Amino acid sequence: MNWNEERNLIMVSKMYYEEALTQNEISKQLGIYRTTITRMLQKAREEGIVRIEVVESNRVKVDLERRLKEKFGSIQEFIVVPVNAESTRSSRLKAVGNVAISLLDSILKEGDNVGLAWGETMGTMANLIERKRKIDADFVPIVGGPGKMRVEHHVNTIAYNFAKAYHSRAHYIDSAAIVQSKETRDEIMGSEYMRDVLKLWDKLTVAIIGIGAPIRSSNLVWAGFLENGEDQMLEKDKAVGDIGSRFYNIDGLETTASLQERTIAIELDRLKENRATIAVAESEEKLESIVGAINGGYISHLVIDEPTAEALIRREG
Amino acid sequence: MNWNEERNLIMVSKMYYEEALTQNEISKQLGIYRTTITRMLQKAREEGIVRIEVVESNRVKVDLERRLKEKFGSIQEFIVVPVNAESTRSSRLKAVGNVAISLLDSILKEGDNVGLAWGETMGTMANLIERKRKIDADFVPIVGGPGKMRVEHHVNTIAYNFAKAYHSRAHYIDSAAIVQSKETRDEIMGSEYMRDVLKLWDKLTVAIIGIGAPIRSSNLVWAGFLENGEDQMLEKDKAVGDIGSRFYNIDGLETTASLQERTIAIELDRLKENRATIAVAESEEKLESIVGAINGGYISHLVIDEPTAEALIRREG
DNA sequence: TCAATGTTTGCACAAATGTGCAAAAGGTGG
DNA sequence: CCACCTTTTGCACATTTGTGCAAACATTGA
Repeated sequence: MNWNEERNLIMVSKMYYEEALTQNEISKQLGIYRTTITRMLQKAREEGIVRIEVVESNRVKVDLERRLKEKFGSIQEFIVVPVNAESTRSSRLKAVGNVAISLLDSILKEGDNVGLAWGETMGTMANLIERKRKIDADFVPIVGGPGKMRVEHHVNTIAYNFAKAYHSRAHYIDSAAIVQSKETRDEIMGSEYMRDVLKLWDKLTVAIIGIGAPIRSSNLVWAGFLENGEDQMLEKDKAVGDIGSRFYNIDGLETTASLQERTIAIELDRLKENRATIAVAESEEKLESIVGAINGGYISHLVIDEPTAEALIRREG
Repeated sequence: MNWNEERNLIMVSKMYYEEALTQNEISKQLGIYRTTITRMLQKAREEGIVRIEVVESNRVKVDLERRLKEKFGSIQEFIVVPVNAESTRSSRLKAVGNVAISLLDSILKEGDNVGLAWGETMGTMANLIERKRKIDADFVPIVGGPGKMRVEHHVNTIAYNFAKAYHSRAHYIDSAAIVQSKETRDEIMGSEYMRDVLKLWDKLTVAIIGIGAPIRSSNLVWAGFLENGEDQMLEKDKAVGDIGSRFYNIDGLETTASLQERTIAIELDRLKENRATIAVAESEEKLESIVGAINGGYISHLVIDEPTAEALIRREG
């Protein structure tokens, strides 16, 4: 490219991109055929005379998201939340939670039935959610309460907070997540007071869930629920996590039959029918849990923090 | 703009500008109406998510050129040559000269008759010009030789060098620029050996000239030509420069009748008929000379160095 | 809760841009 | 100097992009 050509390319580029003249106007002003202007602009872009840059804001990590989407095709949308390295666990939870709330907000439609789980992440979100537009929707737990476990909010409170934000209806569940026996479960599931909830489970359109940490017998979180040796059983069955108290292995298959039959929670497969099932997770420790949930195909949207996203990318398979 | 919208704008912008998908393809892939994509891209540009920059290379100063063109509407094209501050006079001359050669090259057409002046700038160019494409053209001096003045090349040598570069014809002038008397001049102009040159002057299509420094009586360059008191006369007539030994004032009007009638050179007004008359100048000292030449309307293309260009912009009027 | 007001979407149409091809111009080497 | 090859130009046409308007939707305040 000689001196004179470069000059012309710069001039034409300025007229087109900075002064927003059309190629036709430029063509007339400079007495150059219009298609030549088209070609000059192409060349100017190739030569780097015109530089077009899409600014990846520090609030958004589109590139990572697209790589994740390529790796895990079953997920409709990944949302990676940037967090700064020195942030505390709680500030990360809040960051991820706020984004998940935004996402839910953009997905929610008139008439939706929204299923909610409980746990640390869901509790945080219930705290964060604020007044939203009024909408005609139903919020319902998809799993029984935490029983003796100490969590910030009962799943009914979570449903209440979400419903309140949208000036809509909350529904409550009057049962623990895991009960003593298959018989008790069957009885509760058949009871009058569960009918409303079950009906909503049937018509569920959206769900939002946290992803629990992997199960280890050293991890006593579930101790209150588990009976003689069930914690070892979970470990033996290679359970990697749970969604609404339903445990699954790395392939996403529900596991540990003795627990299954005592659990009061929506069927995992039912989540696949939803228009959207949003999962939220915020730490690398949950990597295996997350992968299991993805492999099960239960979730459509996954909101995670940046380091976890990078760990997911690095992970084999 | 909320979090989710920013995300979408970034994603769409990347698809459009980095992956070169059409708005239609993006629309289908994301399930967003196409016109919405158009509007998103507009917004992304406004918001600075997409940044488009035209790189002003350090070889080209288009902005300055456009401002000059606005200020001096009679000039078809300004060419500003960047020079670095510590460069020597000679290196600046070369820089400007090379660009002027490029410009001439892009202007020259088959069958052109090219008029040449002499002087320091023209001499430098004659030294710099190298083998070019073959062209059917005639190169001819538009002014007599420098007489006793010490210059690097006689105008005939300049014509020779230009013609040689283009594998074309040079024509020579057998006269000094300023002769003793009106009578001598008339005789020479009527002579057989000038006929060829005069015929070419008549058919001239392009000329290339240097612009001389302003005239001052302290400046003895012209001493060899000037007779009793003519130097004071020039000063009294407010001559600011010359083109091919024809002196003009700041308004571009030819001046000092006693010199005019002894000068063997093309008429200044004749230059206006050319398809292009390229003037080359390289120092701020020549500012007034340059302005006079512009005001006279004699030149269509002006090649100058950057500091001189800036001085021209700053100059009043 | 409802009316009023501002924003966004979908659409038909208008304008702008891009492309393949043939012809012309430019450049190269014997 | 000429014949060959490469690059550039002009053009018709296809594709892509932009816009005004009306309808739908969301938001606000009483």
